[in-house]
Formats: sequence, structure tokens, C-alpha cells
Amino acid sequence: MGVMKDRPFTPMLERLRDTGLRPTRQRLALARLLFEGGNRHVTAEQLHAEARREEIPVSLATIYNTLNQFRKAGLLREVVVDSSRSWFDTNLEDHHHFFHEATGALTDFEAEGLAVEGVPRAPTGTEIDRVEVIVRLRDAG
Amino acid sequence: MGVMKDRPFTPMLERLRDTGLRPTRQRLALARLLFEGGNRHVTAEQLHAEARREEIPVSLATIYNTLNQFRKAGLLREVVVDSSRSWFDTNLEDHHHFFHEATGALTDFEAEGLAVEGVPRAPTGTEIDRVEVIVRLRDAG
DNA sequence: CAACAGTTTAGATTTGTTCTAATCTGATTG
DNA sequence: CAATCAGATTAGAACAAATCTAAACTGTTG
Repeated sequence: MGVMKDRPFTPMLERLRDTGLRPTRQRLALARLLFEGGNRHVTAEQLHAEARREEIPVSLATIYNTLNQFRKAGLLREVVVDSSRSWFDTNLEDHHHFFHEATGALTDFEAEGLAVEGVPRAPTGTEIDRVEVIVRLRDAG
Repeated sequence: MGVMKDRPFTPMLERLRDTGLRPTRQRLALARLLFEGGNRHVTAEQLHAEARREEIPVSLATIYNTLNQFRKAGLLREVVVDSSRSWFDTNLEDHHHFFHEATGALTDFEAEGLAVEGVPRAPTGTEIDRVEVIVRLRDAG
């Protein structure tokens, strides 16, 4: 509801064109890594390493450009949980995150079933953009 | 409940000694900036600038050391809202944050009155450390 | 297929943070 | 109260993530 879900087989090429981004070799290849095969979280360095493994010729600068363009185009969301690097999340549905401090592992959980009540009103001149819930985990003891 | 609150006039010196940190000139001066005069949020650079203004001779390295030691000692909490820098919060009570994306302004709101319900159980082997709520704000339209 | 705006790139740059190793200082002890 | 020494501070180097630069390249359009 709300979010217009892409049909699973919309070719990447079309999806990119729709955002106004030219479907170049690099963007197409990165889009495939990111969007084919389920939701995922990546950092720029991770995606770069993965691209190298798949022998996709793409520079780190382009990885950063592309992640930011995809984010601006609404194809990705940034998740801020870790002050040392930026995470990007392909899951656009309403959801929240588990963050395991010890390992840096980031996992989604659906917002369905979660209720945040009693959020105070936004300060004058502002309005609420999004309520983000981060559940920080430690090893069970 | 839970959090042992310091009496407001516990001298800084004692508070530091209690944490096992030697009350040096620098730590004492920084503790005064941080803890006297109400709760606040600072970045390392901000605190350094402030110290310079007050003519407290302290290096940026010491600011970082001190903020991290205070955090480990439980005198400060780190707030992760912004992937470009670390914020430290002197408010140790149970509370959450407004974050105004446009200006970078960070504000507290009390957890009292807020209810987060339906948080799924923690993945096996882990347990919930803390549930953090970040209310991201945009300019009212 | 010419032309050009948009894209990619290597490498330099910037920024926040941590590290290093030399110097200094608060606490302890005789 | 002087000597000692673990712990603290420091300037500057080093590091890592991210952005910028300007030159080369490539989709698209006419």
C-alpha cells in the first residue's frame, strides 16, 4: 500500500530509464547486483568488491555516484546505524532494522506489527518525515 | 529507577575519580563544559572549538580520547544519526531524538509517553540491547 | 555518423578519526 | 618533599570513507 511495487520482471533497462538515468553498462550491472535476487544491504566498498569479483569494470567513484543517484531516485534508502560507514538498503517497504553492534550485521524487520505511539509533535516549522526504529542487539548472555 | 542519578553538586573531581579516570586539567575542564549547565549534544570538533574559546589548552586528540573514555565510562552516549560525524549526548535518561535533516539539529524527547510495541524477538544468540527511535524531520510545507 | 550532454575514471583532495612515539604530570612512596 | 612511574597529553603522521577534478569515453539525438 502506498509504495508502487515494480513488477518483478520489469527489465532493469526500463527501470533506469524511468528514473532519468541513462542505462549505462555500469549502472545496469550494478542495478542487477542490487535488485535481482532479493533485498539486501550494502556499503560502497562491499558493492565494489562484489563487482570486481563478477568482473564488472567499475571504479569506486562510480559506485559512490551510482549509490547516491539510486538513492535520490528512490531506488535505495540509506540506513544510518554505524558512524564509520554508510549502508544502503534495497528494501523500500515500510520496515525497521536490527543492528548487531558486535558484528555490524544489519537485518530488516517488517513494520507490520510494530506500533510506535506517543511520538511528540514535531517542533514548530517542521514536520515528521519518518520514524525510524533501530533495535540494537548484543550477544545473548 | 535503574539509572543512579548523580547529586547535582557532586564535584567533577569525584565523578571522574569514580570512573577510574585521573582527574587531569583537561578532563576536568572538558567535564565542566559537558556536564555543567544542562544536557547537550556535541561533536568532537564543536567541543574543541568551545575549549579554545574558553582558553582551555587541549588538543583535538585529547578531545577524541576524552569523549571515548567518557562514553565507555557511561558518562556520555553516542548518537548515530548522521553518517558524517559522531554526536555525543550527555543525557543518560531514557529518551529518543528528533533529527532535522536540513540543519543537522538534534533534539531530545523523553521516552516517557512513548511506546514501541510489537518489536519482534531478537535473532537467536542475541538479545535486545536498546530500542532507539529517531524521528527525522523536514521543513513543514 | 557527427556532435554533445551525460558518464566514467584515476588519482588527488577533503574530512573525521585514530595512531605514534615523545613529552609531561598526577599519584605514590620513601 | 623529591624521586619515580603509570597514565595522560600532544603534534603531527596515518588512515579510511567519501567527494571532487578534469580528462577520456559513450549513449542518444538529429
